Amino acid sequence: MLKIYNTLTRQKEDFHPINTDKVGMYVCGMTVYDYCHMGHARVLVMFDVITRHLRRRFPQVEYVRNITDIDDKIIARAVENQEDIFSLTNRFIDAMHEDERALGVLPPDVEPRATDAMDQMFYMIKSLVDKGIAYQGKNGDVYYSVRKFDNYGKLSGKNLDELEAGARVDIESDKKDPLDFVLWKMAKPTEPSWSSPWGEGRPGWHIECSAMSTHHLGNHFDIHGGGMDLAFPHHENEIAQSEGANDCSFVNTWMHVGFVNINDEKMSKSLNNFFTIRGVLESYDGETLRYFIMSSHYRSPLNFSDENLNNAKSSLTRLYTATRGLGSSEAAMDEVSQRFDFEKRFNAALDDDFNTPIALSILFELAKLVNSERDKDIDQASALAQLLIKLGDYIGILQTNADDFLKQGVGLSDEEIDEKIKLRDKARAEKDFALSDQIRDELTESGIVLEDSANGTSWRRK
RNA sequence: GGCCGGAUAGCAAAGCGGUUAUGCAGGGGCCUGCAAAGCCUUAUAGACCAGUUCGACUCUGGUUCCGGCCUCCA
Repeated sequence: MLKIYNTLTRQKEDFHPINTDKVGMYVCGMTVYDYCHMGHARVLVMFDVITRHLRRRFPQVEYVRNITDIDDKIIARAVENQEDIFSLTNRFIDAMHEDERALGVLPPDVEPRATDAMDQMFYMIKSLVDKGIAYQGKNGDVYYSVRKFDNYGKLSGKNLDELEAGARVDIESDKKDPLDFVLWKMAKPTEPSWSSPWGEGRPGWHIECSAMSTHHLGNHFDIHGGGMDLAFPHHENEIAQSEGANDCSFVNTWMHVGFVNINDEKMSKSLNNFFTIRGVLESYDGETLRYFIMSSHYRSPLNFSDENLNNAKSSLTRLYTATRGLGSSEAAMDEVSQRFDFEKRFNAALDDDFNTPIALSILFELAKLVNSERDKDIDQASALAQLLIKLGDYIGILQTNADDFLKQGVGLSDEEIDEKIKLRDKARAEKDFALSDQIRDELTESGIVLEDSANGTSWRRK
C-alpha cells in the first residue's frame, strides 16, 4: 500500500486514487526567465521518481507540469535584454529541457504554458466574478476576495486574522482587503498583454495553475505538488480559486519538496546563493546530481556542498563497480528476484512516502551480495547484477553501461590509457615492477585508477 | 510576533519502544608482486533536562539551538 505524506493533513496517508484506472498529478513547474538552479533540480528529479513509481503502481498516470511563461519577472528580464518575451521564454524552456535530460528526468505527459491557457483562465475568473467571490477594482485589476472563501488557510495552517495582523500595507492597490490577490492585472501601455473581458492585461500568478490543472485533470484530482515555498500563498490561493469556482474539493493529496540549502540556508534567487544545474554539470555528471538529490528524503532539507556531491559520486561508483562486466537474461533475473526479497523491500521503501534513502540502502545490500557471489557463483552474481540495474531503473539510475560511467571524465584519452596499460602489462610480465609501478603512479596522477584482476587490467577515472 | 519543521556517530542519511540501517572516511584481517577493487571484521551515535515504561535515539512535557513560511521564490 502506497503511503504519501499529505501537507493538507500533516500526516502520512494511504493513497487511494479517485479513479483507480488513472492517477492525475499536477506539479508547479518553472517560471522561465533564467536557468534552472539546484532547487528546481530537486523538484524535477523527485517528481520524476514519484511518477516512475506511480506508473508501476497504477495502470495509468497523467503527469502535468506547467510552464509559467508570463509574469512580472519575465517582462522585466525581456525589457532588460531588449527582447521579445517569447524569445526569452523559449530559450529558457529549451535550456530547462536540456537540464532535465541531463538529470535523467522523463518529460511529463503534458507541459501546458500559461500563455496558451488564457481562455481557461478567463472562464475561471468569470465564474469567480459571477459568484461575487472576485471583483474588479477601480484600477481595473481583478481581485480574489479571500474573506469570501471559508476554508482560506487550510493548507498552510494560517488564519486570516493572524495574516492580517502581519500584513504589509499595500498602498497603491484597490484591494478591499490587503490579503486579496490578483487574478487579472491591467497592462501598462508598453507591456505585453491579452484582451480579456476586464480589459487588456495579464493573468495573476496563481490563476494559471488552477485553470491548467483542472483543465487537464478535472475539477477534483489526486496529487498536486511543488516546492515547499509554494504552499503559501500559491497553493493556498489555488485552492481558494478552484474550490471557489468549481464548488468541489480540488486536490486530495498535496506534496511539497524540501529546500536545497547552502550552508544550512535556503538556496534562492533572492539570497543570490544559487547554483544553476548547468553550472554544477560542469563538475559533476547528471547521474551523480540525481543520486545526490535522492540521497535524502524529499521532505528533508538537502545541503548542497562539494563534499556531499563527491560522496554521491563515490556511492554511485560502488554500485556501478558491482555491475561491471556482469549481466544476465531476464529469466535468470526474475528467478533471483523471486528468491531474494530485494525488489520487494525496494518497492516497500518507495511505497513508504517515496523513501529513497532506504531504497538506495537496499541497492547497496544487493551490490554487496553481487560482489561476494562473484567468485562463488558467477551466474547468480550476474542475475543479481541484472536485478540491481533493474531496480536502479525504477528510480532512474544505473542505466549507463558501467564501463562508460566509470571511465567518463576528462584528461588522457582512452587510447592513451590503453597504450600505457599495455606497456605496464609488458613490464609486469617481465617482473619489472619498478617500471610497472611507475606507469601506474603516472596514471594515478592523471586521475586514472588501475585494477588488476585475473582477467587483465581494467581502469576507471577517479 | 503568528504558524510550521528539525537537532542521529568524523561526514552524509534512514528506520525503529528492546535485536547490523546504508554510503564515504577510520582500525584489523583476507586477497594482490605491490596496489586498487572486493570480501570478512571492528570502533565511533542520537542537543539538553524531566517524565511514562521492565526497557526510549524512538512516546510525553519543558529548555536550548537551527531552519522555513507569513512579500516574488522550487
